[in-house]
Amino acid sequence: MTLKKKRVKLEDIARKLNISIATVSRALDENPRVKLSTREKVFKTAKMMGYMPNQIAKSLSSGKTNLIGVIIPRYDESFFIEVCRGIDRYVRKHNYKILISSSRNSFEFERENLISFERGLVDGIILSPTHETETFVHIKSIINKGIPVVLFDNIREEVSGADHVLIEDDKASFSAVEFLIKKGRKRIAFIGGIKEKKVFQDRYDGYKKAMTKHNIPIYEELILHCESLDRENEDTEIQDFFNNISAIPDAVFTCTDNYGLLTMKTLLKMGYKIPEQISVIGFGDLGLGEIFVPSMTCIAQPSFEMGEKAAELLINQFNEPNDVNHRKKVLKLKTELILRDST
Amino acid sequence: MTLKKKRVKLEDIARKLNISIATVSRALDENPRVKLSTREKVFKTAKMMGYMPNQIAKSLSSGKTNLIGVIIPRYDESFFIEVCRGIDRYVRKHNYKILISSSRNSFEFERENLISFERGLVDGIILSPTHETETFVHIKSIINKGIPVVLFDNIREEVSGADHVLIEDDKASFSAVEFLIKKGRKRIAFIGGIKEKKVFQDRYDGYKKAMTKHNIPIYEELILHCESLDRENEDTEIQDFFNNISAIPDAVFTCTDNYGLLTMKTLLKMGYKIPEQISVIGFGDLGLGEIFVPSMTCIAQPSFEMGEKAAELLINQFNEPNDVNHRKKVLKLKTELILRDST
DNA sequence: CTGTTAGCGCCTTCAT
DNA sequence: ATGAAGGCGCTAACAG
Repeated sequence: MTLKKKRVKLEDIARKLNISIATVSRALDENPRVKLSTREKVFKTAKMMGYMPNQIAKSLSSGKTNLIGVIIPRYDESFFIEVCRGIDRYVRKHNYKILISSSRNSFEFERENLISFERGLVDGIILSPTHETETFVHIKSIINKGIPVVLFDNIREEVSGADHVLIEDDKASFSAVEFLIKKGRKRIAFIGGIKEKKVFQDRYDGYKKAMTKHNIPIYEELILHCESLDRENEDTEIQDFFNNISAIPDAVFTCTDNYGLLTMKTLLKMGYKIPEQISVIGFGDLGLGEIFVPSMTCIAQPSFEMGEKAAELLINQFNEPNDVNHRKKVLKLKTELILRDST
Repeated sequence: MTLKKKRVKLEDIARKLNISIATVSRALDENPRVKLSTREKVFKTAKMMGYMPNQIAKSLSSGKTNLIGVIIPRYDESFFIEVCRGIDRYVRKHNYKILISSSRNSFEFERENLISFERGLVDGIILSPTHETETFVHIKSIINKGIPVVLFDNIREEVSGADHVLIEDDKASFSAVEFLIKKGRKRIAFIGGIKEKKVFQDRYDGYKKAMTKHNIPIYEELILHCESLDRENEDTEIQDFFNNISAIPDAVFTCTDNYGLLTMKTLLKMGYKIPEQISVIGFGDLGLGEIFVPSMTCIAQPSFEMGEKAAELLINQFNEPNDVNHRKKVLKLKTELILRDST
């Protein structure tokens, strides 16, 4: 009963039916060149015997695995999960599955993951570079092997040699900060992430441009570049920041939803009123901002769509005859300022 | 330059070195039966030629893919992502990767995913059944094919035929509700999820037991079983619930962090003070509860650990000589009530 | 319409 | 210490 049954294969069906393996294979493929009656017999027998095709054998033979590798900096950031959902949704329609790996914000791990995908397990790769990633050679090496690659988010110049999809971080933050200014705020703080990360640099640039355009001085004291790579330390960093500030700002522009929420929490605990005394804006709009009281004004980033688009670019590469004529494609997605109670 | 180079394989190395494929294979395996000098030559040449082993060929030949399939009801629930992180962390040490699929809360999709894993792509499967899953046959069928399976969370009797890991939902909620009672609360509301889901049934049982034990009447009006399977509708359902209640409760026990947060948001907006007038408890403790103001008291569920343990059970099955002697193993993990400002 | 044959790239006896 | 050969399960080109 609990006998370890051997998997049934094409050969077994062929033998039972006294026909060749090739015919069985073709029949199961619904190849019209096989007589209908034979096809039916084969289907029936296959079902009866509990036949399941061997994906690995198929892949080896066909040269396709129908797997797509996805490398993200971390699992525990809703943004990346949303992107993965988008990718998954899109590629599933084309009969692909995704294999997700985390680079844990480390360039070394990113390289390792890439290499492990180089072993023929995946037909293509979608990657979001870490803040440490300053070179394109590891990616280029993959592309040279004929494996399609698409990048998303956090693409710095040096890494921009492949198809990629992103948002215009500088413009998004510019308009958010300008919105604060037009609301009459002047002492606007900026909270970003690690300086090395391109998206944070761009968001900082947008902040500076908006301030400069409106002739508002930028005070070092009001700038925080969080260095933490995990939740708990972010919290501490932000609390310390506000505790050490000489005069509280009248608005805070933050570069992630989490920074925004932690900022609101800290300020509320310090006794300030939001938005009466201080406005706060987050970045991402991944659900939490809406629940918080007061709900948080956010720059909404189309994460799910970013995944879908990245997947689309990849699938398109699959269908291109050869890479020689491949022109790099860059997709810039729209962001939107969602107004809520925190401003 | 952008020539589509063919992948280099063992044969290429063998030819270049004028030795056999077998020797190359063994050399790269660091097989001591190969002369050291040969081994070195092979390594050098392999590196020089940019050799990368073909994972698929390896898998076909060895019968192992080193892939583990994971099926979760949804991607956008931190709990499942945390479990996946735990699984990933554990299996990575044993040189496995995970392939995550979502059943989107549908039994049909769960079955489909299972079947697609049955095609030899994965060496084992970790699955969290949907609320719709009332049968074990689809899982049993996988097990019968010799593919190890481990389940986690939401295991009802009918589905409990495989190794699994869970928490004692009833006890956890019992103690949380009893805690509220001991704090002097009497009019305690319950907010759970779809009735069909075992974990919610158990959490409801715990609530009822605690109330009964302390002779507190249970009012239907104070009970809500949310039916929504996505965020937005949950919000509406909970708002409606409180808007239609005749007399507001003095405490609310909720079955997920999200329900808890939405409850707090709704109550705060209605003008109630938390915890002065109403206490709120969440379930999960996945980070948001700590940020909210007031911070939320939660039952902490060891999600990450649940993943690690599930992975461990699976890897152990790999190492067992045969399944005939396999005794089903059940792991019950500890929960903890984390006290914060909402109670 | 069906069968034969030759791979896909690697591993693994069995020889030598 | 190395080579030759068969096999993993399936696909596809070529015959008939």
